[in-house]
Amino acid sequence: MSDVLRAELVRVAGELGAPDVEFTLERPRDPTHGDLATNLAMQVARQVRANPRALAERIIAALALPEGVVSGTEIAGSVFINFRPATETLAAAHARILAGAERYGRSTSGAGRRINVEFVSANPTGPLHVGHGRGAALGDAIAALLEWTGHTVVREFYVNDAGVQIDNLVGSLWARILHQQGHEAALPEGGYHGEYLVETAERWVADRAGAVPGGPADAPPPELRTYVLQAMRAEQDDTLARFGVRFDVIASETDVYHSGKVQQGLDRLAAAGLTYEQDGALWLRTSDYGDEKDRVLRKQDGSYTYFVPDIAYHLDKHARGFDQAIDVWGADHHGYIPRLRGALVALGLPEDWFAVTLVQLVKVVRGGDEVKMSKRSGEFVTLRDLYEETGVDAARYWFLMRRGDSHLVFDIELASARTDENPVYYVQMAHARLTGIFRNAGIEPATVEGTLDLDALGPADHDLLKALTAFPDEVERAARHLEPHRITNYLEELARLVHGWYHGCRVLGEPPAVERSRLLLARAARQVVANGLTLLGVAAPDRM
RNA sequence: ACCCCCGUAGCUCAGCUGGAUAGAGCGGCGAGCUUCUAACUCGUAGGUCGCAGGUUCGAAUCCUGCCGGGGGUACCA
Repeated sequence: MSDVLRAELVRVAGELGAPDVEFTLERPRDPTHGDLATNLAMQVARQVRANPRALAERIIAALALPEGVVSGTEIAGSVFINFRPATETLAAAHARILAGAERYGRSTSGAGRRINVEFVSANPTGPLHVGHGRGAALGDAIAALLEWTGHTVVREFYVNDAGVQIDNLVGSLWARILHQQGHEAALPEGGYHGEYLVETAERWVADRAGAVPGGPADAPPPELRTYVLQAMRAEQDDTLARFGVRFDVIASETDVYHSGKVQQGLDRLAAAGLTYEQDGALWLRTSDYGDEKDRVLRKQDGSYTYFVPDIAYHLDKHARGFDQAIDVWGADHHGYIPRLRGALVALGLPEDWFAVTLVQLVKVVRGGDEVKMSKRSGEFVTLRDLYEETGVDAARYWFLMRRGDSHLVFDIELASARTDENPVYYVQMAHARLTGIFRNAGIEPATVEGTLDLDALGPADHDLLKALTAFPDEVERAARHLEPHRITNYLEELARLVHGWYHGCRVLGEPPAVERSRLLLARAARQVVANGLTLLGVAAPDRM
C-alpha cells in the first residue's frame, strides 16, 4: 500500500504547489492512529503558507487511489492524515509472506553493492573472550542484514600476526616450556600469563617427544612462532565455528608486508606529498584530514607502526573492488577512526567508503557478581566458556539485544535461564507454539494454501497480520543503520502478539472458515518469526 | 586539558535520525490452567526523558553550556 500511496501523495503535493516537499509516511507508534500516517499537510502548509487543516482536506479530496488500497482516511490533530488499509491490501500482504517464504523480508535495495565487513580480528595471542563474542555476533548479523537487503557481502577477519606482541607471545610460550622442563624462567615484560599457554607448552613438548632444544640461556627455537600462531588461530576458528560464525577471508598482517603492499602504500602516500621526516621518524599529515595531530608511520628505529599495514590493508580492500568497508571495532579503538579515515581520504577514497561500528565492552556478571577479565593475568571468561554454559542461541541473541554502542551487562545466570526473564526463549517459544498447532492438526504448514478471509477473523487476527507485514521495513531500517537490535526488538514485540493471539484466538476446532484462515495466519506468523531468528543466526525450534 | 559514547520507570533497556497521551521486559500488587506448550496470558501501580537555555507548528530526539558514568588521547597493537 505504501508505495502506491506515497506516489499519489507526491503527485497531489505537486498539484498544490509543493512538488519537492519532504514528508514522512510511516506506521504511527500508536496503532489507534491508523496504520500509515503522513505529515504531508503540515509540510506543504509550511511551503505555501496555508492553513494545514484546509490543506489536509484538499489533499484527501485530490487523492485518486485505485479500489482496494485504502479503506479509511481521517485527519488528526489538524496535522496528520491517517490511512487504513483495505482488507484486499492486507490479504495481498499475507499472500506475499507465504509466497516469499524463507525469503520474505529480503529486498534488492542494496543493488548488489559490494561490502566488506571486517569483524572480530582478534590478536592471535589467546582464546577469544566475551568482548570478541559480541563483535562476532554483531558483525555476523550486520553482514546478514546487508545480504538480506541485496548487498554482496564478504565477511573478513584480519590477523595481527606481526609486531612486538607476537614476540611476547613466543617468549611467554618458551618460558612455559622451560617451566615444564623444570627450569626457572621469567615471562617477558608484557607477556601472556594465561593458563592456555601452559597447555600449549605441554602439547608442544609432547609433540616433540620431550626433545626440547636449548635451555633458559637460549632464544626460543624459530619454529615456535609458527607453531603458536597456528595453535591460537585454530583455537579461535574452532570457537567461532561452534558459535556459528564463518569468514570468507582471513587476511594476515604478515601477508600484507610480504606482498609488498605496505611499501606500495607508503609510496602512494609519499607521492601524494602527504608525508614528511621529523625527529628521525616519518610522519603522515593526517591532521589535514580530520585527525587531531599528525601520526608516525616509521619509527626512529626504522620499523613501522601498526598504522602503516592498516592503511595498506584497507587500500587493498578498496583495490579488491568493495564499494564500502565496514569494520566492527571495540570502543577502546574509537580514537583510531579519524586517523585511518584521514589517511584513506587523503589518498582519494570517498569519506563514507570506510565505516566503523563500535562495540562497547561487555561486563560479565554471574548472579550479580562481576567476573573480572584480564588476558594478562589469565583470569577471564572465554567466549567458549560463555556459550557452553548459556547455549549458542542465547549467547548470540543476548549480544544482539542491545545497541552496539551501549554498555552490555551480560548476566550468565540470566542468559542461561530457561524462564520468561530470558527474551530469546520467549521468541523461540512463539515459533514452537505456532509449529505445535500444525503438529496437533497433523498437517505440514506449507500445505495450508489459499487466500486469507479476513472477514472471518477478528481484530486480534488483524493486528497480528499487520505486525507481520512490518517485517521487511524493519529489516530495511536495521540494515540502513547497521543495528541488528532493531530486529530483536521487533521479534520480541511480535512474539508478544503471537502469545496473546495464541491465548485468545483458538485455531483448531473453530468453524471451518475461521480455522482455515487462522491456519493461514499461523503459517505466515511462523514464517516471519523464523526468518527474523534465522537472520540473527539464532535457531527457530519446532518444539521446546 | 581535549576528543568520543552513554544518561529515559526500582532494575535492564526500546523509542522507527523532529511527530500525536514517552513504551516493553523483569521486579511489585492483583487475577487466570477441563482449552492447539503456564517456558504463558490479562489487569494495575510506577516518569521533572541528568540539569539549564536555544531552534519551531511540534524536542527524549537537533544546537549551546553545565553535571554524572565509561572510554580514548603512544615513535604499543
